[in-house]
Amino acid sequence: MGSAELRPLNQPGKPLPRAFYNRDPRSVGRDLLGKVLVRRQGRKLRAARIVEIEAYLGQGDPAAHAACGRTPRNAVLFGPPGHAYVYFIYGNHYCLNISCLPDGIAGCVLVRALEPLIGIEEMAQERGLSLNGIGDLRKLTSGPGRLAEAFSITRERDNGKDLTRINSDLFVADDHYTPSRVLTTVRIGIVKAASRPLRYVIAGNEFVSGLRRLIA
DNA sequence: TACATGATGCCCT
DNA sequence: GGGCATCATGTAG
Repeated sequence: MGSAELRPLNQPGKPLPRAFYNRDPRSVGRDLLGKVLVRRQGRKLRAARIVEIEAYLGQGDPAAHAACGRTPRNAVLFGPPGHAYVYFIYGNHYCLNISCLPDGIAGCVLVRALEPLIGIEEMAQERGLSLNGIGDLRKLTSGPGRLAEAFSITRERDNGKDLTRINSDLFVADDHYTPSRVLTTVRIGIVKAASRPLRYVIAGNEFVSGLRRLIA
């Protein structure tokens, strides 16, 4: 418990290499917990720790966007690993995924929740929120739609972006933080293949979404 | 060309 | 705890 404390992050670091993503989405998802999502915008920096991830396995996974094969929308999932797949859902929200596995094989992870570290004012501004306490901090990035808005992630701007490029304005870095304990649960908000244990969260982290659904 | 649906979040009770 | 906004996408016709 108590991992809600904000850890200092003195430098954004460099993007995780493509080899990190060139694996099974379950391994990638598990290993992304504790890593840091970074958005560079001119001199401004936004950074937040990944505390919740879901794996989507591609054509063998009925819940995955890639389940029915390649379409114009999901083409990124079939491309090389380490690229952003951003889609628009429910007429309101964007969600950030990162492609996994070699070129030609679909698979990805969905980033579901973050713990804000740097650029909190900018995130609040993007979310249209005024921060009046630590409780409000959760509203910034606790949920896939929320974190996308806080990081200004849109399909137009980010879909298909290579997150492993050294000068990418969106990437994931490693600041050598290791979660003390990780939980595996069922995925949230889906109907097909809803019982598969493919959601990974940092145990006790209060920025995790859907706290009621913890099973393990 | 029409229609059903969804990897969500917010606001109201 | 539940209803609803809101629209891109895919599939059927």
